[in-house]
Amino acid sequence: MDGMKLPKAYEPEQYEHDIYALWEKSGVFTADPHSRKEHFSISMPPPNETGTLSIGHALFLTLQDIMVRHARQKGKDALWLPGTDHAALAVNAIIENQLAEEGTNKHEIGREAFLERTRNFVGDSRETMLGQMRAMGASADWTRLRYTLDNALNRCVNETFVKMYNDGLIYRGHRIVNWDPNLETNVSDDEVIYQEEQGRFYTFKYGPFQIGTARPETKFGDKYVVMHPDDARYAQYKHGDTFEAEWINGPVTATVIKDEAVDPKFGTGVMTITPWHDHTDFEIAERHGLDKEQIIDFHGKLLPVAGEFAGMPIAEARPKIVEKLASKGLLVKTEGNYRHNIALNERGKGMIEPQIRLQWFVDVNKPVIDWKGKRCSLKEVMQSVVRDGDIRIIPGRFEKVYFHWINNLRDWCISRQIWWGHRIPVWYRTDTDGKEETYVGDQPPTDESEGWHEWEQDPDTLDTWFSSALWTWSTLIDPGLAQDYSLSLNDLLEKSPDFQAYHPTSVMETGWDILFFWVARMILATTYVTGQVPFKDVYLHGLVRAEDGKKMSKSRPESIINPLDVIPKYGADALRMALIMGVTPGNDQSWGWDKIEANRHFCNKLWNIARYIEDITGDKTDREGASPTAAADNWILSKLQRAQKKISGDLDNYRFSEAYDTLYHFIWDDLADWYIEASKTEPNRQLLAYLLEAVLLLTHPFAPFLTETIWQTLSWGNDSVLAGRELRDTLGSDSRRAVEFDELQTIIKEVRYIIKALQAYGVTLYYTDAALLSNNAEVVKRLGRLKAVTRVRDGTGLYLTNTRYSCWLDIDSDTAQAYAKELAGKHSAQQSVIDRLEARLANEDYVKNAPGDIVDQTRKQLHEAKELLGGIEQERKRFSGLSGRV
RNA sequence: GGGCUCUUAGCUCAGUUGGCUAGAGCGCUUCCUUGACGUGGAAGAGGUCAGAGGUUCAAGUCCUCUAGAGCCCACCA
Repeated sequence: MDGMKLPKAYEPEQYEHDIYALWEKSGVFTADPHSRKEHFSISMPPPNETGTLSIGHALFLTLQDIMVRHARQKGKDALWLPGTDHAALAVNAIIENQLAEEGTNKHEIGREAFLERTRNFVGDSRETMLGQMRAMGASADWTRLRYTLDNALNRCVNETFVKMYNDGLIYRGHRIVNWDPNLETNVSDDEVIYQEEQGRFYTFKYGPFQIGTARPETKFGDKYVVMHPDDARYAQYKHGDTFEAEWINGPVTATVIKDEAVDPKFGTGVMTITPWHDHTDFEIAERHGLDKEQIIDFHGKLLPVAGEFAGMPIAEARPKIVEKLASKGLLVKTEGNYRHNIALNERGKGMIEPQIRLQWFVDVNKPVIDWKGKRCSLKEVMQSVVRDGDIRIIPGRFEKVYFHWINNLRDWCISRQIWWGHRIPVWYRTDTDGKEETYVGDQPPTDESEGWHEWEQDPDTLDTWFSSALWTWSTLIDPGLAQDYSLSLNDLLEKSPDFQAYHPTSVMETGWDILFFWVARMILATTYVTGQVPFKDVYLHGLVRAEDGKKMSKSRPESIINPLDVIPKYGADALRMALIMGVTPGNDQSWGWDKIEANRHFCNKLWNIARYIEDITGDKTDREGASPTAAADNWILSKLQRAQKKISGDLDNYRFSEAYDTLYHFIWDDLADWYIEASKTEPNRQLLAYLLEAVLLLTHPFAPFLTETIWQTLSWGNDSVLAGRELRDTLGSDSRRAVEFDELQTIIKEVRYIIKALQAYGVTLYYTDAALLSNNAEVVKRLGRLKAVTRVRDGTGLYLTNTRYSCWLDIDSDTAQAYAKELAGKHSAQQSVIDRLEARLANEDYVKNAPGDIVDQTRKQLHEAKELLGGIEQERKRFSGLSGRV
């Protein structure tokens, strides 16, 4: 063992950093759009620059890295384009929190200072996160690192906005939006989450009606009562009737409205509406052309319409309003246990107050896109590409979820009132008479006309998903070309080599939780701008939950696993494999420390296999000259061939867990426990070296650091990196010789079993003339832990019943008697196998309907079972007849 | 209200188009210093695949229903 290069224990922390640096230096991660190889590409979902990476990021980095490394091994030119996201709202919420803690706010420090501070924050985050990606072994092409606020990407955002505006797909309008008074911005429908709350439900007298509400504070301006047109209780009231009613701040004139949106079974079947602060009410008002009045201001306080309550925050005003209505005799009843949902902003958890505001929207229903020769709306294109199979979603059940979301999709509100993000490329100016002019363009307008004030850019920014939606192609635009404003967006696409080579990307790998936010919107924007789908396959992984199966959450800091805490102790490879082991697409997994432990052991196992082979082969590294001689040699090669084919096929089909499982058992069971042990009798040194190389390659996508460390330490690669090597076809083997080893395994297993059961150690195995046994006597002796394996003319002792070869263990009859019971059990088990097989073959329908090869297989099984039963019976007879010697 | 997923060994989970005696990791029992690995090796124990019905020569796998767990979407004043 002296002079070995591989030290006794694998300590990942000692190697990982240097190995990563070596890869980067080697340039194997850098893609070449001009390569004649088949291209393969993945856009890395850009993590939000909000601090550090989570275990969920570790999962996606692992999955994508496996795909990319596997693609390289199969001889493809693979691009994995990394990047980060400015995460407008999420980052904005963090900075505003910081400011609040410092006792200030964004208005006090101003827009520029706010942006400067934000840039510093995300800059720090980015450095941390890129370091974490490297620590996971991510083989990304760092020469192409992108950021959603890069100039080139910003240009793509603006160009897309302008194109959509010119096509009439982007419009500005007064619509009801989800307003967050805390962050002072609106958010899209998808960013609203609902939380169940116990509240009170009040019923008030309103003229001749009774109306129910959980929100009395919105009721000041109510002047419409709405009921279902078919509600017989209110048949005497006609649509448009008016009446006088005493209300919070005095008498009002109310109008009767009949609308089918009202559920007659809920409450009294009558409601008043507040169109300014409720989505459903807004729609009713729109249908009937009713007035809308703002009751609550954008900071969550009541407006002058509330009279004496004006200026009060909602929570304070509510009980006082109820009190006042009660004192006027208008409160009919109060129900205490009313369960209803309150709307919150997913970011920052601020209460959402619907408001009508002038905002920018993407029209998803306007049919202005030429798609496959038809005029389609954005919605229709989104449906068509998945329905027609241009895009495949894995697992397939998410296609249903996707369609359901699109069916319910409303126009997408893309403007935000926060400062961090892509500013809306729209400018306004007014003339001295107050006439307004709008300019929409990628670059600010330069003309100045007399009588007009200066152009002012829209203060709002775009929803962060608007820029993310362009990610697969905006990142492939050549940054140099993007500075040339004489080129159109189409020119940029056509002239950018990366776009031409790598788009559509091969696969989008991301979590199911952002199927709507991101995946759907990439499809929307990319098909529209480029005429291509953004990716061919979508692979959706599940969430990594805490050990107790619940979500990891900041409110339970102990539940959060930080990859950087795991890696130094266990190695990135163990973490990677733990994250894919036993995990299926779209299903969540729970974090388990024992999985990580198991995989550290696995890494150690492979390390020791390498050490052993290094020890045996010494400097002999002539792997090219390897060829099989022993039965075991042929057997392990056929196993390797099968494993390689299975793993490769499984990876091609996104079956990561199965690929891993095959690899694990090939290495541990077949290679280490059987082949290496068997080879110790007479090592085939070149073949051992060959096998190590093959196994390092096969394992590399899963455990890149470990395999590269072994490769480099042994310096087998003449300065090449394992990460740059391609898979090769497995060395050929003789299948008949391979099967011989299967038979030897059967014999050895039975020997082990009997020895263990009878506690009879150091016995001799007898066999009659059989080349298989005589050629492999040493192997059987070693693996069966026998004293000797000896050829005899006629054997005595305990006869082996699992093999058709005639073998006996030299065990004295007293000891052997203990095995008689075992033999009886074996006999009945074998008999029931035979019964079952015979019954199956006796079934005419089976023989008639089942495929021929299945039936043949059954016949063969029956034949073999009968042969073995014969051996058992013979042996039992001997047992019953014997008294002294066997 | 609509939809999805899960229920398989003590625990955590695989099981691709239906086809040998249903698997893995961890845990458990017994034995073993065998030329790399005790982070190891060998031999085991442990499951009526949630329940009921159906389709089929054949069902953990397909269909229907039931029970339990989780999730998504919509949202009623």
